[in-house]
Amino acid sequence: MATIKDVSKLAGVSVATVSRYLNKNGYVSKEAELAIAEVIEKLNYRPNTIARSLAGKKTATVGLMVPDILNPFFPELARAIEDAANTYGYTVMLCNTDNDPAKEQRYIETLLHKQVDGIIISSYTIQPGHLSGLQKAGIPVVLLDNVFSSDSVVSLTVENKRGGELAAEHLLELGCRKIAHICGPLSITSSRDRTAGFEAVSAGTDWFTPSLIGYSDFTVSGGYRTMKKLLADHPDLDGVFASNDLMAAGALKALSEAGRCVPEDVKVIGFDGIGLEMLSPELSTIAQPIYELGKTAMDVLVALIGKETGIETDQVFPVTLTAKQSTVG
Amino acid sequence: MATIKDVSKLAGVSVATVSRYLNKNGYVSKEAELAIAEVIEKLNYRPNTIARSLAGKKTATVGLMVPDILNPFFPELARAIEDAANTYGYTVMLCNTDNDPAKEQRYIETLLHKQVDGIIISSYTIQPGHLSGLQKAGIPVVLLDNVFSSDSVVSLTVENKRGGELAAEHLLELGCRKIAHICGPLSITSSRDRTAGFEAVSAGTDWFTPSLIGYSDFTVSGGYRTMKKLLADHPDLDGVFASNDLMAAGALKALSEAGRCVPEDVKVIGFDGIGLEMLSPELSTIAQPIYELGKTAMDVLVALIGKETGIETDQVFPVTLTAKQSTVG
DNA sequence: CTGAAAGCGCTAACAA
DNA sequence: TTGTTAGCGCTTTCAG
Repeated sequence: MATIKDVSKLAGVSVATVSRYLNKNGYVSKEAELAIAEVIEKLNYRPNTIARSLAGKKTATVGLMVPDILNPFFPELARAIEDAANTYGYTVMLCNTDNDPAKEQRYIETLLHKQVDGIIISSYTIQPGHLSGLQKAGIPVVLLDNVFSSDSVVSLTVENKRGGELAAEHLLELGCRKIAHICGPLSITSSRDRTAGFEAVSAGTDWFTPSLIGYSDFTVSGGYRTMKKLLADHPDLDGVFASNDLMAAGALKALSEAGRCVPEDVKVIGFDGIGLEMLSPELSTIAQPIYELGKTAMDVLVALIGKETGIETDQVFPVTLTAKQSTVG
Repeated sequence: MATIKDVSKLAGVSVATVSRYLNKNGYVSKEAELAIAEVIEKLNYRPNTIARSLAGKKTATVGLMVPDILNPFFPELARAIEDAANTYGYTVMLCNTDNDPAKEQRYIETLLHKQVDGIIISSYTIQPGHLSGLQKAGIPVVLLDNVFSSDSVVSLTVENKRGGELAAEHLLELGCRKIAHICGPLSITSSRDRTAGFEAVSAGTDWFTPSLIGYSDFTVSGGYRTMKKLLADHPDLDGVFASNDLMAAGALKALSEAGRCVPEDVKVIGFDGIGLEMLSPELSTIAQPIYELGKTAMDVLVALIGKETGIETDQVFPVTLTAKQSTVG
């Protein structure tokens, strides 16, 4: 592989000039420019990114930490982030943390020593203290769905509570008079907020009773089991709001097995807006702008890396009701 | 951040000794060892991977190129690969190629200059010639689901044809007497093989006719549309084999909308074995050992990087019939 | 068993 | 506008 030295020699200039040409900073005469361009072409020269990183302290690489890429929410996010990274010339390192704090710490260490320029973290378990190493090293962080901002940490979230309200309102408007709720893990802030939104709307109604809320774990099978239980306790329920789409899908499955028609007998709505087009009936949901979240995360990270200032440290994105067959038939 | 020099100074030895200690090669006296260990601990020193890469030519990073992480097959693969990479101390760079040869080429260039130690490629479109840059640079490649091996390229595939046969046999054994087939893109080898397997079993039967084969594109909506068409042409079909699970899910949806009961009226089987637990009825499938494929890809890659010899360049993995509700109720 | 020193390929003062 | 040169932090001969 050709090096900058080879180029400089053949072009009859110094490596500094080539470097300046490469990085488009400093002065380079037209002639030198032409000569260098020609040699680069001939040698098919490409700068060695590693050497560049060592000298220049930038790797053009970012880390992406997600709980588990198997959860369909995260591929959508990853795709958006990777697309955006690509346009900026960045490469993405994928890390699955399983919400395991130890694993998270290990990955943070690894990314730190691989000198990534920034990190995007989506995690339910991460704590402010866990980021101290990054802070000290001055590595910017964008947090998704988790809020504890500081100067080099910005948080991106969605209107979870409002989403919960929207879901409840939607079902009420459609005539539901006994709505059950499948709630996600209480340890997750956004999950609690969604439930809070639901409660804010339904607590005032005459049909509401706490036993209409079933606790689950954000998985399909969890939603399925919880739906069975709710159905047993409240055979007359006519609406279900699940705090995420996977649990909603599980609920749909349980309802189908119980012989309930959706949406005729029971209307179902989820939360997230992941692509679950294989479901029949198709799932109504409170959609997050997932792609936009991912893209913005990358945009913000790049801005942070470039030491731009005036970046909002807390950005809250709107959610939108997407009515499909599971509520409106 | 502490450097190897800081450590050497405080431990009263040379950087070479520290390096030897770090890499566990060459001799280091017990005393030196102890002293170094202590200082490393005190300084919380971690070697700089970038510098290490520049000097040592190894980055402990591998590239993973997939068509689109949004397709649920690939997160499963990615997860397996990342898990395995993690145990080897490697980090994974994720690249979505969209089966776009130009994008593929660009990523190969990028990974080449980021000095990844190896690359795992899952692609329908890649051609032997596209790998010449990697070959020249001596970067090992593991190909998934695509065969054109050489010394530094190994291919991992599954028994696609056998899978097609298994699917057809399964439906026949269950009493189906008019089986339709939703075929994937003909440009994809593994897709053609699956169809070939189906044809090998069904061509000899009295009910078989070419119009029972519908051509589609490996997506849910594609499977949905093709199923509708097949249903229109052959209202009396009683079995469906789709060449992948996404199309099978689309078929399930079309059948449900057409009022056909699965598996009572029509039995459905897919191919891949991706986790589609949200479906009701649950989907029978010809399962690939996806996790094992991913793990093996990484194992083989590491072996290749370590210049191990005697690695089989073509490994074919078995598929297994997983009978669920969509065929056996 | 250990250390000095020469790089790895590139960037960034600084001097010219 | 250009070239010289000193690193970046680590590995690896090669001579003790």
